[in-house]
Amino acid sequence: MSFLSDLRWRGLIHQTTNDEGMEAWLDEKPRAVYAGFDPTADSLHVGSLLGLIVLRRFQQAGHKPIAVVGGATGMIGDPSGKSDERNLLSKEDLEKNVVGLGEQMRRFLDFDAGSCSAVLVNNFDWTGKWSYLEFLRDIGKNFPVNVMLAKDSVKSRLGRENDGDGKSGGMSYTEFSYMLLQAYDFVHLHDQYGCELQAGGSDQWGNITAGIDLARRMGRPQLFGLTWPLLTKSDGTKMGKTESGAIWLSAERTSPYQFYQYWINVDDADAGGCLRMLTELDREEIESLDAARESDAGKRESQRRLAEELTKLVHGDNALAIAQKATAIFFGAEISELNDGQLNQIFADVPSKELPRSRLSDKSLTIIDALVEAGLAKSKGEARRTIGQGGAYVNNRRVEGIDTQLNVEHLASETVVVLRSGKKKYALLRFV
RNA sequence: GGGGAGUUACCGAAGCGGUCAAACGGGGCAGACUGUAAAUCUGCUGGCUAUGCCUUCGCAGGUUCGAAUCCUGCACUCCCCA
Repeated sequence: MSFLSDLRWRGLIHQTTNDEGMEAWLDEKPRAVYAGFDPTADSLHVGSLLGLIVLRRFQQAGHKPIAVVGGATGMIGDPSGKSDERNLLSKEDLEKNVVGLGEQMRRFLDFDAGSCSAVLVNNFDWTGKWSYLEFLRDIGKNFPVNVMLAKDSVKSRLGRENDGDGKSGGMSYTEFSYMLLQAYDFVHLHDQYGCELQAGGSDQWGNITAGIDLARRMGRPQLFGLTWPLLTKSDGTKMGKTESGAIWLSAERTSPYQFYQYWINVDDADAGGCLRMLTELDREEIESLDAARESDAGKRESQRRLAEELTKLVHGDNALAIAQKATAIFFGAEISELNDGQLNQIFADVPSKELPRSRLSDKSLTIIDALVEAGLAKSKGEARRTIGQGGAYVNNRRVEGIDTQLNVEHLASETVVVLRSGKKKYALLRFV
């Protein structure tokens, strides 16, 4: 199967500027492809995962990926798909964010692969040099306003009335100019790196075609564009969002365990699409997972593979192993043969309390006291009740006797005892 | 300004002299079940050095062997009349 038809099969192609010719065009020789990333935060999130994955696939197919971080365009704000005027980021924040994004991209793209090495550029580097007059004369001249007004991203905003708070509604001249900047990026990347293809989410179509038009007007050869569909769930909401916020790619913002759990919990109806679009599993394996989902949905083999593949890709083998171990533990596996470091990673989000180590040896610490100390019970009475009902666990082993004393035997690692009340309320006691 | 009703545990709401740590419902917690935890069902739901003791029914006093329950004063809330 050719590279492009594999992308099609995976559902990664929404629109292209040349449906008939693109396949042959890509097969003809290595091409440079670019996709842009918004530096609105110092980390990428699941929403931008797709862009990285598409670039990665292009690189694997022998093409040269160019990741553009929008240091300049981020200062303006892309109006595509937004209902309100954006808040502008300060230049310092943007610079910090650009650095952060670059770090993350190294996991996806190979920056040391000879002629198809990935390139990371910041469009501020070339856009920042323009003077306003030069820009108007050399670039703006090529943009007919009537064409700009016809773009969906503009049209939908112009229809909005100002709702009275003086901020939203309509669109500022600044945002209106956004597409000129992104369009020029394409021209610049063509001149600098021979980039001939721009890829983006389906909301980028207008910006991509604006770039192609600009290149033609400025006497460059025919350029190409391709979009992928936006990642949405079967219920129509965005993928990668939870009630508590976005799922990020940085371990500091979303722990590998939380990341893994997000994918484990993907709806059956969305699992197949995610496997195709986001993982590098081959067609045969994906189809057998489809079949398994039909016949034995309860095993959730698809979700497991999805979570595995993505956690490995984003956070690495080691983090995946810890996320899996954490999953087993959080769902009841007995805790043993772990050290302090591993336990700390697994229980990173769990409250803990330090107690003097002597309390383990002098028989002063009953399980009742321990539950209260750890904050798992508000009073001794509540602790007694929990134990009596069989809801108290030490290292995930159910506590049988109400008068159990904690001692060194109960340590799960060098210094930690893991307490649990009920199904999923954990707390750690550290004996130091 | 006058008249009436109320204030109970996390919330709502019974109780109107002893058997009241206080019915019932919600919530919460735990157990069983389950596909990661939904639904359902069951139990628990003031504290403690615990077959007992202590604190809690708006606040402060009083009556009584005994008060969430009766009396007095105070505070707050709601309703009606002006």
